[in-house]
Amino acid sequence: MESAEILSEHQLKATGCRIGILDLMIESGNALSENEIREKLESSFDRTTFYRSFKTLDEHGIIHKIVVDSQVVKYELDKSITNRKQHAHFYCKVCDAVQCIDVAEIPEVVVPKHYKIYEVELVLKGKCDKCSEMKSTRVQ
Amino acid sequence: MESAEILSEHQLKATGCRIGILDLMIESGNALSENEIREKLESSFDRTTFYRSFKTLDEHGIIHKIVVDSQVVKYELDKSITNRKQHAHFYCKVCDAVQCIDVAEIPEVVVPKHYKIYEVELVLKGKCDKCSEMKSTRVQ
DNA sequence: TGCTAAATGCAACGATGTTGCAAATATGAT
DNA sequence: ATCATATTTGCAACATCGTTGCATTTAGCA
Repeated sequence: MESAEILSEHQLKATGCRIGILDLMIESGNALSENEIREKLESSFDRTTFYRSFKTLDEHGIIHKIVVDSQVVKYELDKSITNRKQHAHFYCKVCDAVQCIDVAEIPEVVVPKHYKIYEVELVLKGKCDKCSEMKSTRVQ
Repeated sequence: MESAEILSEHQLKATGCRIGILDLMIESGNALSENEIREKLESSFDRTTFYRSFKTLDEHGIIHKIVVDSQVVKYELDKSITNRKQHAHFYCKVCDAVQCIDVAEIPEVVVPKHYKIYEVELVLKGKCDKCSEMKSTRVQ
């Protein structure tokens, strides 16, 4: 699906920043940080604009915010666009990359009465294959 | 178990800040943010000192950092001290509180070869019972 | 009591994220 | 194609989180 199409389906204006973000995400297939997106995008936008775009896209369920650490936040496309199943996120503490990991099932969590769950996030933190090879690298 | 005892077991100096953090955590039984801890503690310490204490305690496995959002970070005592089982964390988007929720099981996640997992964090985001009562409150 | 390694306070800094307001722009109606 | 307008953007300023370097203080041991 094309970026402009996704936006119009949600009655959102097809602005340069939104198109750029979505194009990049579709192309990359990975969760990306604001920083990574800003660096890779040819056209430049103010940081404020990026954050507002993320918020809008998130509110419409087009993208999701993945918080792996207080200073490590990534965004990824919704499953409906990528055709992925429910999955966990693996965060490599060495190279900072976030990867989607298929899981048999995200457990059904029973919360006390009157509690409402809007999001369930399963984050795995460790060392990816490439960084595991480099024996010397220490993880906090 | 007493704070000083916990620290000495790990060969850590019993400093005012560390004692204060642990005492407060043991007493409260809840995950607390740096801000909450600083406000509740009678003696005052520099923010740097808190962050350095958290880091040290975390590295020794005495406490754990729970990141629910980029600007919402809490710390909680290790299970070995609280005698709790493995659990998920419920984050109320309205009142910002973090609660431990028992889960049947955190799923065994199969990661690709050579990947190493150090931490598994299951975070549920929603509205707690008290905040659910207040119908008017909107969640982003 | 005194030594010393470790912990603290302070100042400065970097990154993430937000808000208010004026200028620019996407889009639907003409 | 042009216009009107609600929306989006850029800029400046700000808040919070978290880190680093360095001088001072302190916990714990001899």
